[in-house]
Amino acid sequence: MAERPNDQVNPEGREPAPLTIADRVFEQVRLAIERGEMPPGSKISEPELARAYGISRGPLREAIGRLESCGLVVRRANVGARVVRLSSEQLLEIFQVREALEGMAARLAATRMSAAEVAELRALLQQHGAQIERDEGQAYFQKEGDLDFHYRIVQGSKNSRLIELLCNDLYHLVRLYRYQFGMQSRRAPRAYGEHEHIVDAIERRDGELAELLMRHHIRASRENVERMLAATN
Amino acid sequence: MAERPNDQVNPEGREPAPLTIADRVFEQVRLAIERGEMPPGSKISEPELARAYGISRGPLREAIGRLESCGLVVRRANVGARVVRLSSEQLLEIFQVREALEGMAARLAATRMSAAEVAELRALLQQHGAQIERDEGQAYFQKEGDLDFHYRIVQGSKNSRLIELLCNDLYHLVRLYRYQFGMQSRRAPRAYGEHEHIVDAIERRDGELAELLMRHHIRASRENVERMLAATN
DNA sequence: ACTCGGAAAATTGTCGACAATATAGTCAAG
DNA sequence: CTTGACTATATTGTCGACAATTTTCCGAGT
Repeated sequence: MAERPNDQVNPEGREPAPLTIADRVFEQVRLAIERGEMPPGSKISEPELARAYGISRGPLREAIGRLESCGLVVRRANVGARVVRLSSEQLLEIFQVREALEGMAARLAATRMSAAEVAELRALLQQHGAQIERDEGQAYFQKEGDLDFHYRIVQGSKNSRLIELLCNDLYHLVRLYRYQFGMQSRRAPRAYGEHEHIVDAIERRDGELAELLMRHHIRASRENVERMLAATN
Repeated sequence: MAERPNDQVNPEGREPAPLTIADRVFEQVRLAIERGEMPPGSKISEPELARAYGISRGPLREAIGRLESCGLVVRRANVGARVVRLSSEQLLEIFQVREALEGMAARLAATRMSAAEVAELRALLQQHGAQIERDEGQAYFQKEGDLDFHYRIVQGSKNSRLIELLCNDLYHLVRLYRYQFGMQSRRAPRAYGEHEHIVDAIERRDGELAELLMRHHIRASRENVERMLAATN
């Protein structure tokens, strides 16, 4: 037994964190939920899903548990799990939490992002601007782009707990609601302008202003959603 | 089989949520960790703990999974779980998240707490004040009282997601750090004064001010911790 | 026809055993 | 004595089966 061909040590010092079955199926089910393939309120049958993915119920239950802690799934003992159905109140609650957390993220990002990161952020923003001009009305992809923008700023905060809370939990819910409520807003151009101001503040290293602008931005987005909810209901 | 004596339907419409084994052992292990009985960094052996609680590894693994999503435990695949050991950076990160979230909570509480709730909050505060005067220097219990105070305000926000994030996740970590770093501060009287101002603002229904004061309060607490960390290291 | 009660089916919670991986220990080579 | 590879042990991940609970279905009674 001389060489071991498949034993490559990856160049980075960090191990790739060996993927367990639960990890894989967690990601798969999460994507299925966010894409709307498992509609909100639908029941999650353990035996059925286990057969579908060709695994046992053990790892599946662990995956469901993690989905629950993300807020994508609600579970009751001895009854089962269902894909979360966000009430309008819960949706507005999420916006309030986002306002607080992302405001702080913007404040921190203003002092902690490197010049290179700020440059990348601005490049991303310009790309979005071009996309808006092209797409004009149906700024559908811009919505995912919007989350990209927020994602970068959160990363720029360099606060791991903040990053985890927003990117691993809340943003999943935000994506889900976009499928559940399926709203494309006419707000894209205005949001784009707000994004520009936020990057300006970050570039000037003005954390106070960056937080203020980010909070206004998210509040405006919330009020927009509020209006659309009031219109349909 | 006429009557069913043990089948009392509880007066409230809500079922008591039947407790599963995983629920129970989750609470037990959580308490053990927060009390320092399982010191930070110590390994969590599944077979050992399972024997200790007289249960199988199945529910235990679910409990550990939930502890992980609380941040009380860190887990690596194929290696196992350990009680989290908070670095000073992580501790300061938690304070930043608290500043953002509890600031928002105070803002909301100012407009959403009932008059009765505000009165209760003030009563609790007076009780703390009396306790401080009695205990004088070693305001140890005041620390738990401090968390009680914050707890109430968070509840007063009536934002279920905010409540869950703070009361079910972050506060557990805060309690843990108090055991890990075991600091009793001389800051109690000053903190008490800040609490008073916060209640005043809430009573006046001034959400803007309540948020500002709460954020200053938490930032002061963070800076205090920062100094003590710098002193010991 | 509707409601209430009870049996049957299905689903979730729990358990013990096996497989895969990581850690500890041992021995030989330098 | 240290270093390295190999073996042995222990731990984690996964599986299938059983127990407990819930839901469904069906029939009797009013």
